[in-house]
This record gives sequence, C-alpha cells and structure tokens, in this order.
Amino acid sequence: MSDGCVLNQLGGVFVNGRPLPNAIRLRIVELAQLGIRPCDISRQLRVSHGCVSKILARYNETGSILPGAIGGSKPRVTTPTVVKHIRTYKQRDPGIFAWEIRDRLLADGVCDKYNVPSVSSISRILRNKIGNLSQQSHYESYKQHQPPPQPALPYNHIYSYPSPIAAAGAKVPTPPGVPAIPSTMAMPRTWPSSHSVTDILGIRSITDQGEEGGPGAAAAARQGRSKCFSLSFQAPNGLPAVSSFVSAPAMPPYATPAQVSPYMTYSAAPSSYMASHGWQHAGGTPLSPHSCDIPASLAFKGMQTAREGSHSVTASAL
DNA sequence: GTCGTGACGGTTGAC
DNA sequence: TTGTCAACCGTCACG
Repeated sequence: MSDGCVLNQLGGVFVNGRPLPNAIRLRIVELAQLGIRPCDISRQLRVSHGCVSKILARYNETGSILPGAIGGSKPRVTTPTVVKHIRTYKQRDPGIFAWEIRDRLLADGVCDKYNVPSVSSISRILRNKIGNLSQQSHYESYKQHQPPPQPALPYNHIYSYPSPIAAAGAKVPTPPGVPAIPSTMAMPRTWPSSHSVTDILGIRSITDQGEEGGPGAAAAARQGRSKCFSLSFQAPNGLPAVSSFVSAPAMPPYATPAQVSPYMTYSAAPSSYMASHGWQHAGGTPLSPHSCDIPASLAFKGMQTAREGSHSVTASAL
C-alpha cells in the first residue's frame, strides 16, 4: 500500500510507524475491562498481541490509552538561565569544578535532576561560552538590549509532560462531580514532547471553541493524532463504568475527505470499528468515529499514577 | 496457548 | 529548505 498501510499476520491493517487509532486503543482497553483476555482481544481486533499487551500495560501504568508523543527532540537543558547561573558560579569561584556547578544548579533549584546539564555540558559551556570572561562586559551590555531573561523556573515547569490532559486540565472546565486534574499529574513524562506545542494549541483550540471544532481540531484531525482525546476526566472514584463517555464532537479524527489520513484505511480493518457509519460498540452503542467519544475512565484512568516523570518511564512508555 | 519483551523498520517533529 | 537525531509507533519472533 502506498500510504503505508500494511496487513499484519492477523489480517489487520496498520500504518507502520503510526499509532493505532484511538478507537482501537479504546476498544482494547474496553474489552480488557470486560474480562476478555488479551489474546482474544488480539484476535478479535486483529491487532498483534504485542501491541495489545503494550497498550494494556501502558493503560495500567499511566491510565492513559493515548499513544506517546512521537518525534521531536529533547529540550535543551542549557537554557540562557542555566548558562547565566553557570557564569555566575564561575565568576564567584573561578576554580569551581563542573561537577560542583552541577551540584549547585541542583541545590539552588535552577535545575532539577531531570534537566540538569551533564558535567560535560557544563564544561562545554565553560569552555565555549564563559571561557573568556573578558567578554563579560560585552555580554552584559548585550543583555541590556535583550528582553528580560526568563524566570529561573525549573525546567520541568516548562517541560512537564505536555499531555493533552495536562493542557486540558488547566483549561477545560471541570465537570460537576469531577475533580480537577492537576496538570502536573497528567502524564508520566517530564519530557517535552514534540507534541507539546501542538497538543496544547490543539486543545486550546478545541476547548476555546467549544463544540464547534476549529483550526485546532482540524489540525489535530489532519495529523491523524490523538489530541482530540484530551477531553477526558478522571472520575472521582477510580474507574467509572466503561460506558461513561465524554464526547468531543468537535473532533473529526478521520474526518473530511480533504484531510484523509492513512487511518481512514482502518475502516477496512476486520474489526470494522471505523466503518463509515460508526464503530459499533460491543454493547450496541454506536461510537461514531466523528464524535471521538471516549470513556472518561479510559482516556485517562489513573491520575494516581502521577510520578516523577523519569525517563525510564518514557523509555518503558510502550 | 498465553504473555512479556527486544529487535526491527518505519514515522514524526524539534533543532 | 534540508538533514540529522532521537523520540515514538506496531509487528514479529522468541522464550
């Protein structure tokens, strides 16, 4: 298939390198919650058991059915603020070692353990940017013509996992009876995902524009990605019934012909969940692919899983 | 038969 | 504008 669609051994259609549609991911979790074994889910949805395993494991671990952020780069840890602090330390104590600077950056709260520059990075900064302290006056002069420096926020403040939930949690009004979701608890990732901006913008667009959809929604749809599923909330008492859905009708995840994504081809998948007239819920409730219905409990179950977003989590993020 | 896991080839997006 | 890099993806095969 020229669009990257491939058949797996079970006859299911997938797009290599791209996440399964959220509808399938959701279905996997739903079936699992109904007590269906992963191997049966795998066969039923024609998704590899490895994938089912991954999605369920991720759901159990993070409470989210959403795929991780694809692409992008690690954030630079040597922000101007960090460099400024390093410079300060070096000026105060020219004999200071890089590892001492590193410790001080941590101690002073300039960085945290996740974004503190490596000793070699600090050495490089010292060598390349601060090595010639005679340039200091020039630097200061230069700075005076620059916009005010960014506040010395911990990097995680900026780059805490930019989950749609996080963005939405801060933006979306909390439904009655549903506790607000602290954005810092949204996802186990300290990382700036490549989605960070688009996620947030997409969500803002969605939420700002109510149920009318909009550029953000369309953009998300064009990207064929899962940002539209950010409109989810944790129920007060753990997992609500599977059938409780939060509808985000503004999102046309596989929508307009002009925005056909490879996932459109999933309509041909044996599960037929994306059949043109909607995905038939196991209980007979049609889940329109155009409505992006998603159980609140499944879109994001366990805020209790908030954790120090370590890289190991990301690495195991399945 | 079931499940967890690593390798693999692919896509994506920041730099 | 293009290339690189490092994330992520799902599948497959193995134990």
